[in-house]
Order: sequence, then structure tokens, then C-alpha cells
Amino acid sequence: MQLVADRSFASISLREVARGAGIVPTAFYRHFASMEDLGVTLVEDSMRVLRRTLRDGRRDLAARQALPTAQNSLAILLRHVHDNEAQFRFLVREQHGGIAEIRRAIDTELRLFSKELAIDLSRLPDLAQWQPEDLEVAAELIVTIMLTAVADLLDNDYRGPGVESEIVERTERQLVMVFLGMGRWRSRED
Amino acid sequence: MQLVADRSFASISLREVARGAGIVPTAFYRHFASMEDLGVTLVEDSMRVLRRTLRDGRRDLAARQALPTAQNSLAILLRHVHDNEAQFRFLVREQHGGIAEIRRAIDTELRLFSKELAIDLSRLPDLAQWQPEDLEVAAELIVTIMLTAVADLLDNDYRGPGVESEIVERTERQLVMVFLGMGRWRSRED
DNA sequence: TGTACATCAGTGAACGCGCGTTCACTGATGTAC
DNA sequence: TGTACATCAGTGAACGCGCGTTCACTGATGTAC
Repeated sequence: MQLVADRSFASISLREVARGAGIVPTAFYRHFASMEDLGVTLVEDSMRVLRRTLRDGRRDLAARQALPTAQNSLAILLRHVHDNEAQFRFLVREQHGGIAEIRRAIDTELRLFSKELAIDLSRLPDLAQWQPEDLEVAAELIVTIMLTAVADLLDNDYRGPGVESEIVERTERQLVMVFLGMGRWRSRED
Repeated sequence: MQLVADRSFASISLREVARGAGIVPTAFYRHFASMEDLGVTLVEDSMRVLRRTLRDGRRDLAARQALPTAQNSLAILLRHVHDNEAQFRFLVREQHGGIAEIRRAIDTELRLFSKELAIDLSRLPDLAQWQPEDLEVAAELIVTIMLTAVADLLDNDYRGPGVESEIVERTERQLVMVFLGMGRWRSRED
């Protein structure tokens, strides 16, 4: 994770990993069949962290208004990003990175998460009559906005600390716009 | 571009580039000081294409309703993605890729584009009284949605051709939600 | 409690290979007078 | 029109290096009887 925080996974070598782990290169094969194998394991481990994070963020979404909960979720997400910076750097970088197997693993996990969020959204009184497809489209949009905030935060942290509050504020406004739109979308359905 | 379409820029070698160009490795230095130098040049060239693309997509935005134009822009964008697939793969991959200089170049260009879009939005009658900051936040959200559509399309084209229309439909719904939200946001201002 | 064997993480030498970069060079094209 | 020189893209040999992977090995820990 330390190695992969700053550079693309495709550019790190088996020998670097072994060196970092304090073992001889050949001993690597006792643990993983190949670097690709290691990469997929890294995705799975990081995703476990990410999904726990986001589930925490949505824990009390049900039976409340969507908007204040969304702001709360964003704050929780960004706190977890700080606590698990390397994992998030890895995920953001490899989401569209050079290794197909890893991209697919990340994509699968993100899809699962959107579906979970869609289920949570369906429990909101205002959205109770929505079509499942629309709920998922909306959930994917929210995930996209949140992920963009995470990526922006990580890419820009060489600048001052004011950057974070700027990103948070922008993201909150975007979430508000989306929730307002969802409100009117619903009214179009009936 | 051919080399960089499938793999991360950080993982391709100077000798591969020379081989692809049909010259001897040493002759590379006649053209670029380093691989990083080449990478930045590639970003600039690709971005020229991207900005032309998107400017085309917004050409007749002014004086029309935002929504039909947005759908039209999306269609134009995706057509250009097909025509310049390698460039877009490169940009999507390296936007959060392993080389800081390249990330920064892409980020700068995307920011510029959001500002251009914000100016176009300000010309819409419905948005005439918006604060500049809100216009930019909205423009960035639209850019995020469009870029996500491009990335999804490129990452998923190993699947059937039905994937594209699925992505287009989802993206259009998301844009509708955002524009509906923008409409209500505006009404909050006055 | 003692003996025999299996499992398993790690070792270290060795291999052939592609890498970035140096250097002195060639030969075609452009420019000055 | 001819001569002299500069520029410039490309050449090819050579270097030292880190790479992934092979192989036979060691020695500690666990398991069976």
C-alpha cells in the first residue's frame, strides 16, 4: 500500500514489494502467484474498508430527509479518506488504471455499492414510489459525485488546507442540486 | 498513443516508444528531453482535441433551453470519443494516474473547460441571475457526469453494443435530474 | 513423552533480458557569401 | 552557380542495472502414532 500510494500499480516491481516486506524476491511466490494476483487482493482489502466506510455513512439515512444525511455522509466519508489515504489513492488511481483485472474488480464493487445505496434511497418517504431503475440512476450519480470529491481531495492536497473546505462546499452544493432535481423528478412521475 | 491506449503511461518504456516510431532509442532524445516531457506533450495534444470536441458540443447552447442542448452535446461528445478513442483512454487513465506533472496538466485543462461551460450557462435566460460561483459548481457537475460517461463507455466496451445506449440513457437521466435541480436552485435565489 | 515425517516461509545463487543513457559517428538538408 | 559550413535526425556499440523466474536448499513449526 505504501508503494502503491504514489505510483501506478503497473509500475511497481515484484522485487520492490519483496524489499518492502523485508523478504527475498523468491519468497513473494509463497504468498501470491503473480503481481496481478496481489493487485486483486489489494482491491478486495481496500474495498472492504471502503464499503464499511460508506455503510457507516448511510447507517441512519432511513426515515430521515435525504439532504442533511447526505452532508453527514460526505463528512464521514472524507474523515475515513484521511484515515485510509493510501487505500483511497490506490482505488482512485486504479479505477481506470492499466490492469484490466483490477479495473473490473473495482467496478464490480462500486456497482454493488450503488445498489445498496439505491435500496436505502427507496426507504425514503419522498422516493417510495420511484421506479427501481431511476433509484439506481440517482444512486450512481451520488456515488459519482462523492468519488469525484475524494479524487479531487487526494489530487490537490499539496495545496493549502483551505482546499478541503472548498471541495466540501462545492460537493455539498452539487448534492443539493441533485436532491432538488430528484424532488422535481418524482413530481413528474405522478 | 497506440502504446498508451491500453497501458498506463508510467509503464511504457522509452525503447518501446522508439521501436514504435521506427527509430533507434537514442534518437528519442532528438525530440523529447525525457518520457515525462513526452507525456505532457501528449496531454496537450489530446486536450486540444478534447476542447475542440466539447466546444463543438456547446456551439449552439446559447439562447436555447439547457436540456435538449445537453443531450445533443452528449451525443456529439460520444461520437468524438469513438473517433479519438486512444486519446480519451489516455486522458481518463492519466487523470488520476501515476505521474504528477501529467495529472496537473489534465486538471488544469478540465478546469479551463468548466469555466468556459460556466460562461455559456450564464447566457441562458433561466440562469441569468445566478452567482458566478454557483454557475461554476453546476458546470463542474455537468463535466463530471460527462467524463464519467466517457470513462464508463471506454472501460466497458468489451461488452455488447447495448452497453452504449444504456450508458447514454443513464447519463441523460442524470443530466435531467441536475437541470431540474438547477431550476429549483434558481428559484431559491430570488 | 518421544520419534518420524509433512508443511511451509524464507534463502541465495544464477539465468537471460530489456532498460536508460553515454558517446563518437554519419549523411542529408538548409544557409551564407 | 559553386563552395564552405551549420544544423539536425538518426546510427550503433557499449555500460551498468534492476528485473522476473528457476532451482535446490534450510530450518522452524505442526501433526500422527
